[in-house]
Amino acid sequence: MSKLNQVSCNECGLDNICLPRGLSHEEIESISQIVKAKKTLQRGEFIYHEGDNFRGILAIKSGSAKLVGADQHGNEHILNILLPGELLGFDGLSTDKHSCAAVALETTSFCLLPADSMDNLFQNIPSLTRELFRHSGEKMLEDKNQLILSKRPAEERLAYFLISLSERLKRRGFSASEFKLSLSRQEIGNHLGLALETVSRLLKKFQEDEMIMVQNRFITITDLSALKKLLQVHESDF
Amino acid sequence: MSKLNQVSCNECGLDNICLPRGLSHEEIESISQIVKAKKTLQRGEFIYHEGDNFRGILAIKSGSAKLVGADQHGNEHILNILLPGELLGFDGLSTDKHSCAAVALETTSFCLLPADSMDNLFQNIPSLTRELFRHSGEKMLEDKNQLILSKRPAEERLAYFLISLSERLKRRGFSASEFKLSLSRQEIGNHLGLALETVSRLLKKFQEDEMIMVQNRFITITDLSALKKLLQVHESDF
DNA sequence: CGTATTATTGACTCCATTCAAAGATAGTGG
DNA sequence: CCACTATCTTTGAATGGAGTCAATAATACG
Repeated sequence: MSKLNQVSCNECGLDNICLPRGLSHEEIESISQIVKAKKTLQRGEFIYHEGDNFRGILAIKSGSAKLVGADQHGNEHILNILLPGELLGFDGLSTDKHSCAAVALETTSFCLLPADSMDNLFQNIPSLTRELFRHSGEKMLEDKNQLILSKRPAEERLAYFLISLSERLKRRGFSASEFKLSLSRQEIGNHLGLALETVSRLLKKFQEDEMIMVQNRFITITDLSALKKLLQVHESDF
Repeated sequence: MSKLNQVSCNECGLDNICLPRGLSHEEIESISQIVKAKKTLQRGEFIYHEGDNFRGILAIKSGSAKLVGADQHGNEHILNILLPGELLGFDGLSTDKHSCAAVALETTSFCLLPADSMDNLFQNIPSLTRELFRHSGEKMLEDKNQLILSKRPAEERLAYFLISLSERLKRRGFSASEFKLSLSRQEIGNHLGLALETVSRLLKKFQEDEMIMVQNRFITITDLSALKKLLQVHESDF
């Protein structure tokens, strides 16, 4: 636990989004002693691989990452996109082995709450435990939404993806209306369960309908409410 | 905390599946003091509604239940099926309000680990905290698998559903090869993102291919390995 | 500047849905 | 015990949304 790779959570701009959200100053002090900064990774580098031993919960400090799981056929599925202040590593909680891989989507730095310190923290900072459960509850909510979304038509899936990305970026102090996708059409399609051609066609359609402007991987949302309407119109099934 | 509605976890046959899994005798004693038995519900009755305040983590003691979430259109989606020994209520962890409903699929009884005792337990029984995280990690794994599955063709989804049900029942001491679905075709379809007609057709097809026998809601798996092959054959996409 | 990767666009195909109608099952009361 | 109704299930035929295949265009990269 050298001084060198420590970070101070109270000096981090993400303190109100990330792990220490909701903790007192003293509590943040305590976890600052334990949270380690990890080195920065480049696009394509692995934060952890599937099968790696669980080493703790990680937090994205800057950049972004994707969680990638493999199915029985060996196909890869992008399960989640992670933005600054978001936690990852929960997939290692149940078996102590990671069940999916985490890969940097761009130059990305992150912090680590080591697994071996967790029992200790549980006893000393119950509010941290609550916070961790809250984060894991949030992950489950996201999964729930994705699951519901996976039954909806392509248009809605892509619209939801853009809206949710926009909102999450906004909460982190980035522009909600203009952003660069760190994913290829292929990757977006994979994540949403669509063919890359479908993603391309829909982005064009959204642009023709004047809801967004697309220039390569740069997206400008020009009519957010129209985009949101796509999620609310239509009646149907069950 | 009256004596009347307490249950003893060490006398429960589910001790090695449910919450106390992995705890010492003394620890199980401690949580037995706190876990409450709740009254039995009939098919269709709600364990909790969407929007209800989070009251704690629940465990199915006998029977089964479904988690039901609503989307923006007001359509309902069956997110999960819960069998004896499985925990539910995690959807209330992040916001203290349940984000989906839990409904009994048959006559069902369950236990409650009250929310207001949790901070206390975190400090006194760190291994329980770990166990809870482990359970919540398992939930996330299941969600992950469902998410991956949602991108696969209808046949695979239904095959996986039957296999996973069979395996889970087996672990709980029920027959792995013969069971009664507590869900209608409609509900199975809803859960898997398929039309009820598709479910009906596929069950027939599986029967014609001599992998299962269907009689109404009674299923007999006659060739498990053939069923499993459906999940492994085919190459393709990403 | 040339090569590799990524994105667009069109034509065709197919899996699963929808619509529709008939058949089976379970539950209820006479 | 049987008739009656409501619900659930099966089956067929037609439609359509998204995938696949294929070829071209644009962009990034060394």
